[in-house]
This record gives sequence, structure tokens and C-alpha cells, in this order.
Amino acid sequence: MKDLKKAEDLRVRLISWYADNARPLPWRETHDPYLIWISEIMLQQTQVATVIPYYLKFSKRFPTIKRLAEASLEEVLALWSGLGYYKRARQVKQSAEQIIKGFDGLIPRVHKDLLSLPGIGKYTAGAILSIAYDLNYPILDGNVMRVLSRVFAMDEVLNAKGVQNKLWSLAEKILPEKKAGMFNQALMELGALICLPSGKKSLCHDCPISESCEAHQKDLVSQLPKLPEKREKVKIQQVMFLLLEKKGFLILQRPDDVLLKGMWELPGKEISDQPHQEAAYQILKEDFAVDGNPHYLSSLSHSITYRAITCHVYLIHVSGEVKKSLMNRLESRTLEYRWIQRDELQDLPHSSLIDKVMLLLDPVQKDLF
DNA sequence: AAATCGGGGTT
DNA sequence: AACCCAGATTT
Repeated sequence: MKDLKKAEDLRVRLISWYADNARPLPWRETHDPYLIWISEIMLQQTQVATVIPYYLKFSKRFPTIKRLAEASLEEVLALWSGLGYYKRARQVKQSAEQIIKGFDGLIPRVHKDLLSLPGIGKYTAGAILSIAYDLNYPILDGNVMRVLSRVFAMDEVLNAKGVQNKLWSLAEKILPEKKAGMFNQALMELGALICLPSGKKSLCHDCPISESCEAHQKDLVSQLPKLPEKREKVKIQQVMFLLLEKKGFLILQRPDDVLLKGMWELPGKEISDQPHQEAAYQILKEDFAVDGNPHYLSSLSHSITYRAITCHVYLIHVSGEVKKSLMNRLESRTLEYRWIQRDELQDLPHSSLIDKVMLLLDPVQKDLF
């Protein structure tokens, strides 16, 4: 079999390359299945460089699964703030409780048990089993898909079910009999450092397995893998308010049935085509019962999945009767609200948009307080 | 099968 | 501004 010979050749070269080129990453310094699990969840659709500081904070604050299970969800979400995909934080917390209860506090080493936990799919289960327990399970992530689709010159669009099955099957076939964890990481590392997405230049001249790579031989590297079309971006405009009073500024908690559920944010609203100055005045009056002219601070961009948000930030001091009117309006709503200082934000679940607004504030802060 | 969920690193 | 990242889950 040609494929089998190819697989053996590929294994040897890849492992050897990895020995010399593996990046020193924090989660590579531990054998604790709990910490490896946490790293894998954080790394879902999230780049290594982004994850590192969060992983370090998390492993320090919740060094054991028991500590995580006993923590409050709010604290976990606060620590996760800025990392995105906040469902992961809820699921990690929920899984920790399930593991304490149902698995004696030990991260399962059975594939089916891992898959039963929220937030763990086929990739993450394989990663935990191979990396933490050195069991022979394949993985298939974005990196591995790119590498395999090139090595085997697969020209079908990747998202189809049949193609996915084929890729999983290949990932399983090329797996060595021992050291699956190291091999899996080597495959991903190759995708991260050498076999880069089209658009970036692939570094085939440094690739340890270019001789086994069909795409390289046929000069198809820049055309593979074939990716599905992406959803069109939707442009959204919104206004956002810094309502300042003596003791700080106002934040609201998002409801449970929307994007970023339960996260704290500045008061604001999506607007249509009207000038944002007018919208700001009107929304302040109608939605927050504040009659006054907000001061335009600046606008910033923020994107959430397919949404490209332009956020116009306004600032207004509230006190006396104006504040009383605002408080009345807030009390009549079911939304939670708080007045906080800037340094209290880090203890509350919040998206990075509000952090961007805070940074915007730096140049003018001395004029505010 | 397609849509949804965050945010930023990189080019 | 586009692409895509150590994907999972819901529709």
C-alpha cells in the first residue's frame, strides 16, 4: 500500500521535526489532565497567543477541578472575559461539577464519557485522551485539516460530511502505535508554523514532509484546502453611553435570551441610518429618561461573529433630578443595573467591547473625575 | 447541512 | 478588510 508507506515516512519525519521545533507552551509543561482539558477548551477556535495569558490566570485561580467546581459561575465568566465564546466557560464549569459528582473528580479516560460532557466534541475528546493519557485517538482540527488536505491533495470543499469522514479516517490511519499525543501535537504544530493557510505563504521549503505531500508535488498548495463560503458580514451601528455620576458609571446586565447573555455592558442601543448624534439624544431620552445633550467621545469598531459593529460612544454626567428620573426608569425595568468604578469591571463578566471603551477613555479621563 | 457563537492575530 | 484560529451545539 502506497498510503501506508507514506504514513510511516510521514510519522518519522514529523516526530523528529517536532522534537526540534515544538514551541514552549504553558500547557506543555503539565501532565495534569484537568489543565490539559482547560487548555483544549480555551484553544477551541482561539489562537495560541490569545489563550496563553488566560490559561495562566485560570490555572492559578482554579488549580484543581475541585476549585473550579466550587467557584461561582460569575467568577469563571469574569476570568473568561475577553476570550470569547462564553458558553465554553459555562460548560467548563458545568463539566467540572459533573466530573466531581459522576467521575470521582477525575477527567474521564473513556471516549464516550468525555463526549457526554458539555463542550467536549470529537476533537477535544481525542486531544485529551491522546495528550493527557497517551491513548491512541486521532484528532482533526483546522490545522490538521489543512495539512491532510494538502498531503493527500483533496480538492473537495472541506465542510461536507463525506470529506470530514475521510479526513477523520486519514487522521486515524496515520496515527502511530505509540505516542499519539506527541504525534497529534506535531501535526497541529506543523499546521501552525509551516503549513500555513493560503494567503499566507506556506513555508514548504522548511517542511519536513514536503516530499510526501501531493499538493507540494503538484504545486497545488496555494489552492488547498478548499474552504466553504462564509456568511456575509452585517454592518451594525449602535450608540453607547457612559452615564457618569459621582460614584462611577452605569452598567447593565444583558438578558438571558440574547447574544452575550448575562454579561455586563454599557447602556446603549442599535440605531438605523439616522445621524448618531440625533439617535443618541433620542435614545437617552426615550429609553433612559435622561433629558440632556450627551457629549460625543469617539467611535470604535467591534466584530462579533458575522456582525461588524460600529459603536458611537457618548458621555453625559447625571445628577439631581436627571439622575432621579434615570433611576426611576431603571427600577421599572427587569434588567439588573449597577454603578461601578472602572477597576470593578475585572470582577464582572463582560465582553471586550466595554474594555475598548475604557481604553478610549484614557486620554480624557482626568477631565472626567 | 447550515447557522451560531467572540475576538483578535496576521497579512 | 479578509482570513482563520488546538470546534461544539443548535436549528
